[in-house]
Amino acid sequence: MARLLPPHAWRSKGTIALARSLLGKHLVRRRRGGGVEAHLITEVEAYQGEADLASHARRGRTARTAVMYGRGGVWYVYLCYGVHEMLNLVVGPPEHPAAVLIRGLDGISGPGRVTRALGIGRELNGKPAARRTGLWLEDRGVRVPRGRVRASARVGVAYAGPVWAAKPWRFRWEPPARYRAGG
DNA sequence: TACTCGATCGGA
DNA sequence: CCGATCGAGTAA
Repeated sequence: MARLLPPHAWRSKGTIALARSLLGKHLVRRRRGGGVEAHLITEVEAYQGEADLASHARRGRTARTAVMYGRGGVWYVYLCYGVHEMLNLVVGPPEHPAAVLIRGLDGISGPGRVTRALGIGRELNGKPAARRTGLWLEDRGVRVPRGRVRASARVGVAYAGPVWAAKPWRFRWEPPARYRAGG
């Protein structure tokens, strides 16, 4: 039983809760040719507000960050280090720039590897998480107990200064064998 | 227009 | 540890 999670499911307030709730959901990709594959989300990071000095929104609204100021439920994809595409889900109400970086899937560790493995690029930037865009989210009934989620500091954000770099907004979850591919 | 610096990764 | 590789953001 797979329940589609439409864009409006990501428009409530509470960036951290929304980020945590992405763990255990499935990121579903339709490939050219029509094949569909679903990947269990195992690691995310939350970025919230202009005050968060680790967030791209720290410099306010710009051409790149405009998508973060829109409604939740759309993809924010950008190029990092001139090499890797990073996939984020914009969350929250309009005018509140918040996003959740998809850092890891079952069997795929690292945000650059996630996009490479699924064939995701900036053409998806600003597009909604919906079937018609070829990249969407589903709840397939996987339960993630709070106690099984490890929170730690976000990766690669030393530039944000000690206070913001230390925020425990990276969330990891090790899926039990029964939920894993082939398990 | 001229810089600087990345929400990373793979190979020395 | 280091280089790749390029666009956003800033200063001028």
